[in-house]
Amino acid sequence: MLLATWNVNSITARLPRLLEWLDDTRPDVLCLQETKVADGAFPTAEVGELGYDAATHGSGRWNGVAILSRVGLDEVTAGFAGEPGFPEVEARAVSATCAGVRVWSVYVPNGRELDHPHYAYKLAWLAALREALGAELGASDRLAVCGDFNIAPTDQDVWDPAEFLGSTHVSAPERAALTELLDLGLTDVPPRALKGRPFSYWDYRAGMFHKGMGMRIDLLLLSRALASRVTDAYIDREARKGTGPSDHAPVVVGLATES
DNA sequence: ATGTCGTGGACGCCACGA
Repeated sequence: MLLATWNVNSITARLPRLLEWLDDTRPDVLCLQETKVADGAFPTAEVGELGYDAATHGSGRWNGVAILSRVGLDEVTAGFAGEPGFPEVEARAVSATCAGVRVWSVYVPNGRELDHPHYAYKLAWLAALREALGAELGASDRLAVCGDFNIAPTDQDVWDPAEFLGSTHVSAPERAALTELLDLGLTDVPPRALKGRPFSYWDYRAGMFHKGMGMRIDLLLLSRALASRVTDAYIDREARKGTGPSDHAPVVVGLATES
């Protein structure tokens, strides 16, 4: 099974690049974040022509997540029990069962600044996610939590740790929240970089991509039963190049067929 | 690094979020 995650920064703006990438890569399952589209306006027909079903959870201008699958899409759930809001609950999580794997697509709140209410929201959201995932792991040992976590797990996951002192994405509480997710029995699969360092996000501004100034904040967290099946993992930086890219690149993981 | 995108209001720029 080929499983991938990609923050597309508007599926409407990214549709040509998305369809091209799907056709080239043919993942079995693709988790999307920042679709920025209401469910009724999701390009269901366009992805359907390539053989994908879509589970969508979006409300319009901000956020929005989805799961595309060509191996089945069952037991779709939008959001999760106890999910905090800001102040209203936002479209940041959707889950589905695809070929026996419980797949979550998550878009963790950004946090903005360490002293901003959005940062407290981010930590509360991660704590609630942990509770929900604990329940999921009680029900299935094949769990994949994929998405934009807006956390760089270690200092190796940012282009220059000194530049991030006092910033979100690298703070000890955020990293502790991620560690608590991993302590449930999930593995942050380390991806290969096709060139340079394995970053998944580069700001649009100031030529950051071409200067290699990125971050690894898009993660696939796999339960032990899935992590033991990983055959390859890579970040497709080609998708960050060219005309009209997202500021994120897709992260792709290959899983061996169960023996 | 604050240099660019994307969205939508009521525009032909601005505010906001990232």
